[in-house]
Amino acid sequence: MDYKKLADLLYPDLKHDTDYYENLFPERNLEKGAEVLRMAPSPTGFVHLGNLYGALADERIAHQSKGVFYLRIEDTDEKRKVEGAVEAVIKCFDYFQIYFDEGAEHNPEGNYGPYYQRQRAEIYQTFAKKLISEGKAYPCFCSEEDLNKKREEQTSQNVTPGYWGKWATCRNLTIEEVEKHLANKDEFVIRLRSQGNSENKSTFHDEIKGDITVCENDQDVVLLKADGIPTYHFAHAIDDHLMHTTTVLRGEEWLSSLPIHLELFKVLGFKLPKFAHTTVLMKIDETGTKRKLSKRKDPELALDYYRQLGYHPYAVKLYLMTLLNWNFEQWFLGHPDSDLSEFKFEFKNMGQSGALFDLEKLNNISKTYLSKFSLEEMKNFLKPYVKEFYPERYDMYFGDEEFLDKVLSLGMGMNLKKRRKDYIFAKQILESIDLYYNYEKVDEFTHDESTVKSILEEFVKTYDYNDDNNTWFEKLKVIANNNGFAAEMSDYKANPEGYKGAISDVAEIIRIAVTGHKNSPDLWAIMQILGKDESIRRIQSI
RNA sequence: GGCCAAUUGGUGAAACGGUUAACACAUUGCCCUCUCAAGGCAACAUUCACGGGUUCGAAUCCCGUAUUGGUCACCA
Repeated sequence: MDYKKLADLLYPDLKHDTDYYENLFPERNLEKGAEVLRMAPSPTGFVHLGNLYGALADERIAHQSKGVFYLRIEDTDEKRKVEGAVEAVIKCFDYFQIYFDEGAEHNPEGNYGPYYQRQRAEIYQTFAKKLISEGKAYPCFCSEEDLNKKREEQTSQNVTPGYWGKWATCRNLTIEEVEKHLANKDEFVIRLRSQGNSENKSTFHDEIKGDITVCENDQDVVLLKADGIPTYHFAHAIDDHLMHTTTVLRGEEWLSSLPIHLELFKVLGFKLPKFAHTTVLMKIDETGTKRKLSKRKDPELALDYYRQLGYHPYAVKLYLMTLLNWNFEQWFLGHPDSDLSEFKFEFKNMGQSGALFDLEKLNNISKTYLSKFSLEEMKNFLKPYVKEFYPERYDMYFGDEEFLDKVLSLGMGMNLKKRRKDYIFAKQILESIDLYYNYEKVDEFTHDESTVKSILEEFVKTYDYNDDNNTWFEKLKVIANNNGFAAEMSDYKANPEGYKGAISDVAEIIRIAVTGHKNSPDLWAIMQILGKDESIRRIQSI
């Protein structure tokens, strides 16, 4: 069979040959040991936690080795394309401060583009043509029905389904037959003529998983689809070669198609990059079973979920780092003031099995991170959030910054030796400071109405805005005594029967009256912030 | 179903033939305290999915079983 002739028949007018592209995209000029990694999302418009998880690993490995991290858009599937998805991806990574050195819209000036696979169609076709001319690939005219029929037959005979061995009927097409199909304008795909045997096994070293055994590929997989656009497998081999990726980092769902990729690199004569397959993120179901996070059921999977709640991007990254490398957390404990980029990230410290996503832990990390913020940092964090999600409240908060400063300092415990850790994410912070702006009685009094009334009346009568915290509290004790409550907790504990309640109950009544809540930071301080008139007004509204 | 991988407490996990099985989150108790938060001090796996084996010695090595996950497209 004259393969050269076949190749020319199929692709008569490609402008270049493979050498042209090899020369166009020469070896990158980088320091020894520099790693080149890529983030290669398909533009479905949905960015999830797993994407960030991988991107963070990509970014760290690339940048800590003084290498390159680029963005490539895998838009080979027309059906899954969503308008504006690429912008959404970039916006999302921007929010989490993951920056690309080159690729797609972000920095189209890179020298290895285009970074959209659809725009690279001719490149793939050129390499496919070369394979055809070497007899390593061939056109296949089988229709969907043909393939389904084969599959049925295979399952009934209990053999591995797919296009392989004797089932690969188009392998043996003669030039004349191909010409006839072409003249007929029949659609065709290009398939790999696989040389492998699935009985042959070998061990392969994965940067994360370690040594794994892989079988040889024996499937004549599709390289180019009927529309001339490559499948993932082919595009991956060509792009990662031409863009000089040194480490392919991707989810472990790709592990099972690794044999295909190994054969492709071999057949194309490409140097094999390193591979690193990350584990999937899991969660515990209501039913108690561990399962993969799913797009439909788990809103917390979408990165936008965290942006909308106003989680600090850095805190989310810190959390992801603890999942990514087990020793990160301990390192961070020892270097609380260092940036996470100073940590040495290593594949060997990544987990082997699927990590459970733990919201509690995220919250904890977020709290301790925010508890180190200065007042300025806190305001700078809240500002853009309020602007985007509560624009109507912007003036309320930032119109009187002096007031906001007082509110936030108290909430953050700026005056304490150990700061408070109440604040987790922006939305929750706004909710917790709402009591200064809107009065709403949420909790109920636990004592009867007449007791409440008499305590509140006496409190209003004796309240002096200029009292310091101690004086204020001494007055509270007097009120307690007058109403049959124990002024000292120790007295109450010694003889709970002898009192209506303790000083804490008196404070609670006033707290509910003033803040609407049973729990709050220091009551005296809150009243200082609210001012005399507002405090009294709230109490008298009861 | 075939193939590949994983399995240590409620969770993330360390350990690479010999330790009281780290550490962190969560939980519980006590202390501090006008509430909450924070903080302090404790407690929390006689046991590493199960069953065999190798060994003076196994969470660690070997063999089975079970369970979980991934994958078997002209989707990525």
